[in-house]
Amino acid sequence: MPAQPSHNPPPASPDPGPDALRADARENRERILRAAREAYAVHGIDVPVSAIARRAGVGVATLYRRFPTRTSLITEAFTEQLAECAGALDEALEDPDPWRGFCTVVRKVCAMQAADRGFTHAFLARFPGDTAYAGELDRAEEGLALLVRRAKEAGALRPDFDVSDVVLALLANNGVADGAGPEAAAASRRLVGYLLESFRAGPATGPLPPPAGLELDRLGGTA
Amino acid sequence: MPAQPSHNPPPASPDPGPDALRADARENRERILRAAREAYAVHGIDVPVSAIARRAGVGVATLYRRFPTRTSLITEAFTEQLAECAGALDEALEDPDPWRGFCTVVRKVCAMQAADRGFTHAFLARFPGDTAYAGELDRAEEGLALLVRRAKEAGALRPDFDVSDVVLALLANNGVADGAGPEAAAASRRLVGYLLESFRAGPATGPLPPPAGLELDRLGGTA
DNA sequence: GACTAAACGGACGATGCCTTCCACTTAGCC
DNA sequence: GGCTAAGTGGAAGGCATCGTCCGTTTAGTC
Repeated sequence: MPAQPSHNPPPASPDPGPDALRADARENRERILRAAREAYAVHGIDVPVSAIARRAGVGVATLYRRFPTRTSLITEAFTEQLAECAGALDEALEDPDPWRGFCTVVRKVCAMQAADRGFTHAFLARFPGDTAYAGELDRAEEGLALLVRRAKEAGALRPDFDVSDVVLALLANNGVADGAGPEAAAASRRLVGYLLESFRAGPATGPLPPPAGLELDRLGGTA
Repeated sequence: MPAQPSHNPPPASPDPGPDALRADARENRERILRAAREAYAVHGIDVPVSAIARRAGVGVATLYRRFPTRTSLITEAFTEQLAECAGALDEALEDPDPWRGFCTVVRKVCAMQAADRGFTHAFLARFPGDTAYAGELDRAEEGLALLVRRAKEAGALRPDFDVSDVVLALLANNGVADGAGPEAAAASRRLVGYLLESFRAGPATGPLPPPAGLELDRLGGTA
């Protein structure tokens, strides 16, 4: 739906928004974002801007016209996944069984981290000045606190669990996702299995995900 | 003990060894290594070579005369800590209680990772071609397997534990050490507490280390 | 079909890093 | 004290990356 002619004032100069773009530009913008997501997922956020431009079939200038800085491209590329995380949390809050909700959200976010190396990095590298991102985080923190409180009250989450232990789990999972290479997914599942088991109040309830078969000499993630 | 005069042939041209150096060169070598360890511990292994040279009070050429490449400096700088890890494992193997030995070595290595950001990175970035390093790893893997087997036989380690779970724990701890900033030490202790608890066969035996108080918006480690 | 503003791409400058080179200095020995 | 080889520091080369500039192309409209 195009904006009605000359009724609403033109948007502020920075970021005309995807809708106001010419058709070809809009398409290119999408191509760039897709290329960025793919490249970041495989190689992490250290991929050069020029490589993404090449992958998208455009020149660097085109890329920089849409995304004035490298960081803006990164945040934009991961907005979708961040929203998915937030959605997972909302779902968890709606689950009548808070413990199940808790497990689900932890599993989901950790699986996303393990599947997409770039998301892991983007998620961890906070971007100062990105207010949308910061607001999202605040909301997430609130929701988490609520979920944790409920799970404790239900007697399923150990009483000495702290909200910050969720961050702890994410950081730990990040390390595994980053270092386990092709086994990242399996390794992450195994770790989350261990962690959820020790987060739970009372004895274990089910079997652990299978071991990832990591070896000491395959530790190198970035090497 | 200096080599006996002119009996054994001079060592191969690469690396004359610290002993054969002139006094001032030997001192500078030590200064460089010390500066490297300090810088790496605080900032990780991404510190530029020039910064280390400056910190050591020498020129870059001096540094490169001793350590022909950046990587050689890094491996050399962390040889000591690697040996410490190996020593911890040996001690653990001598402990009559294999579970206690297991816990000790995991705690020790994880604490080292948390205390020294550079060590973490160096430990994970395997260096192809460094045979000494590779041999060390092989030995470690053997020792670990033995320790794990004994701890299982003693009934203290859960039967479905896999040797690769040690690597899993190290990777996880690495993520925490890397991302938790100033709280790294506390966060690492907390994580290791959780993990050891879920590694143990049977119920928990003691209190958990205190929470690290991490917040979502302080996740950024490298940013 | 022609016009205009938006969009495009590749070349370019700037920066930061690893590594090498070379003219000068100094420790260790006679 | 003087000699020599080892040692030294800073400057320069080479490479990769971020971000910009400008002449050319193209979408959208009359």
